[in-house]
Amino acid sequence: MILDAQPDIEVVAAVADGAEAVAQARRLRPDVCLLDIRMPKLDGLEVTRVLAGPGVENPFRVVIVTTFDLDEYVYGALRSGATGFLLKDSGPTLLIEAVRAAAAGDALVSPSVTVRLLQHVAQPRRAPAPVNDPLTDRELDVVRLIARGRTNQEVAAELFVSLSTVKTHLGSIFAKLGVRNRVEIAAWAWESGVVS
Amino acid sequence: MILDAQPDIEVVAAVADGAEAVAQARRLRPDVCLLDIRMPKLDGLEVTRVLAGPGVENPFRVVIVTTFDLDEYVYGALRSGATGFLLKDSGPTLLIEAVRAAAAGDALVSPSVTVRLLQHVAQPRRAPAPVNDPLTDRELDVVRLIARGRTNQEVAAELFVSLSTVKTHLGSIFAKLGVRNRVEIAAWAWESGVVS
DNA sequence: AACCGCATCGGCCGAACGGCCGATCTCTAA
DNA sequence: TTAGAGATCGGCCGTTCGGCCGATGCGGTT
Repeated sequence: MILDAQPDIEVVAAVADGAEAVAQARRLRPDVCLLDIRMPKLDGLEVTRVLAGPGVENPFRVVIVTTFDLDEYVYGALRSGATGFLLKDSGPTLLIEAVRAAAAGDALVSPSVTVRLLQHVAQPRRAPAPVNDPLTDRELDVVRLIARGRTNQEVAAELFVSLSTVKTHLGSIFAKLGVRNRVEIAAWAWESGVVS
Repeated sequence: MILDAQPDIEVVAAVADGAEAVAQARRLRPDVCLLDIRMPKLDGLEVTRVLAGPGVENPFRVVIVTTFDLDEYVYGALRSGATGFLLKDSGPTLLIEAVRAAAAGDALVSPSVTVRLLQHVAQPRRAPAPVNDPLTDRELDVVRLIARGRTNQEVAAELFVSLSTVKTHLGSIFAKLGVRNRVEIAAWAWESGVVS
């Protein structure tokens, strides 16, 4: 009712379970599919994988609507190919905006879920960081290349410096991070978000 | 005007530059601060770091509003402590919802920005996976330890096998993943989610 | 019984790595 | 002006890595 009241939105079908959702979606080819996580026969995440998962040629735009905001559902849904994740307490405004966003190829996620996503995305500042002794910009350059699997020779070539310089920087990095080999540098880089 | 028309929102100040934004925010202690990226004197990201950056004791809720949706601005803003990121073409509805979400401690990000964030967050499934030749369980054991920075000797000790066995497994892993050194194994492990 | 994938082990060797020493140059701050 | 931090470079040396050969045993499948 909420959606159908919008002039730019038309509800073309409403189904009772996941299997029917897949069937009707393929028949009607709607611009957007609204799915609940909890559905009979086929799970909402399963349906998402079928309709929009990796490897699907003409993926549907899927918005997950659910009352459960557990992290495992969120990540599972987004990994399955969902372009939206709404909690049922989000109110009609966000529901409408989520559908419009999905139709445009964008994604709207519930604010209470987004705030947790951002903690994992943009705030990877963590404990093993060199709090007492931060890395210099140049050392970070070396870290980023090391973390991608470059050898010292390749790092030297890409930074236009000599092999000795790279090894010197590496020594400083080892001391500052308190690690013993380049793979631990890579692990630190991935954990702290220096590379992604 | 848009915000003040809402019954649950009151605009308490409007400033002309970043320095004034910091001063007024500290004086009025608003529930939410709306900041533009482009501001005289103090950059919007600078203001965000001062008001909501890591290490601030009573952080403000900051929503960035801008016309520029470059990735560097988005990540910079969110890393600086912003709890929202809106493009100016988002329409009044999302602006209002973003303020409400920020006041509640949540975060609303423009759908067109969110869709790019999700690609980096929830889609770490990537090409270099061994599609044609999956790793065995034992090889995955080795991969996990290597990715954490263990030397071959340490891997051997933790798996109760000899150094030769570890090196043999490593050879297989190199061939299957198509990589040339252990750091690339670590990078693959972090990207594909084998370790986290 | 024969085959094959997997795990296990050994030896050899060149290349890469990492530690340790010292050195010069530039820029900034005291 | 002096002191310090950062970036740059070189040499030496022991350890680790990674490639390449081979080998054994074990559990499945044909």
